[in-house]
Amino acid sequence: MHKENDLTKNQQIIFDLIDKSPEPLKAYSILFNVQKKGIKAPLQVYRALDKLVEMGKIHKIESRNAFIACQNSSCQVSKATAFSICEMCEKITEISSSSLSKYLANFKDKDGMKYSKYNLEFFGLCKKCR
Amino acid sequence: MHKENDLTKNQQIIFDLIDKSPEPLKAYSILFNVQKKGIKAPLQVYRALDKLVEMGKIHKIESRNAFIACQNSSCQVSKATAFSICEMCEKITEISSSSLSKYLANFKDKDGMKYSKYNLEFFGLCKKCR
DNA sequence: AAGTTAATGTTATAATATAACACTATGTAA
DNA sequence: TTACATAGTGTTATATTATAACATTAACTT
Ligand SMILES: [Zn+2]
Ligand SMILES: [Zn+2]
Ligand SMILES: [Zn+2]
Ligand SMILES: [Zn+2]
Repeated sequence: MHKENDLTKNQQIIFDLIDKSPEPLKAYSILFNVQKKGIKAPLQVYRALDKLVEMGKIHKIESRNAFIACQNSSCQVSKATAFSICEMCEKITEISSSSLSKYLANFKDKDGMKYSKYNLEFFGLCKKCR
Repeated sequence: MHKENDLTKNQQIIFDLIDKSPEPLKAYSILFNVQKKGIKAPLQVYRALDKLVEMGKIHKIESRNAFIACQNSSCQVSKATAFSICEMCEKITEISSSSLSKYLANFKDKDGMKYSKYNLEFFGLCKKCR
């Protein structure tokens, strides 16, 4: 029987690394960190990252080309993500606000179109850096 | 006297190209297109792009590494941008909705923090592709 | 067991972006 | 007008991010 959320070996290694990291990780920094576990080539990393993103276990911070573990279980279905990014210290936090997600999921553009998939990145200074 | 919004030669060439384009342009496609005008190296393109983004004349579509002319004059101050992206045909439109921009500018995260700078990318199917 | 699909390993290469340094143009102020 | 400061340019080299192509192996389905 197929378990929907079982990770393969490479996926698990890479997910564990990202999940433990206090900050988003870049693909080649992931590669460097997992070479001792036998993952030698960029493609092995990118393939695992693609799947993990697809599953919603991690998200890509597009403006930083970096990957962060999902901090909020609902993204596994929605692919609707929001982050705050500190422009001083680069601290990145996933925002989990039901009012925000409701507002965005119900937002209609001028053609009346709604979008269930989106990515929002807020920029500013975090608590410490203010 | 310094005119705040005068573009330099390279900036003007590159802005004109992007502004005329019906679709977002990537840096190396820009480079290819302006080589006949004497812009020969990636850095010349990236430097102009950086300035144009800073001025708000163009925006970067982060999930596509592509650049689009601002379709809405207010961004020149705010750096608060929103786009809809068709996942079928890649048509990209800048969203100009005062209710959306008000909502996002007033959004407070769980620390009570507000953000005047953000980038939002909606994904779905455009009118034609539905 | 045979067929199918998903994941892996590997080499090579494409696409995106920046570092460093010398030089030029433009604006400001003695 | 000369000196100074600042912003933009040209150029070469290189760093960083991501994918193509192909052979192989593992896992699931019938
Ligand atoms: Zn999430
Ligand atoms: Zn900070
Ligand atoms: Zn704009
Ligand atoms: Zn479309």
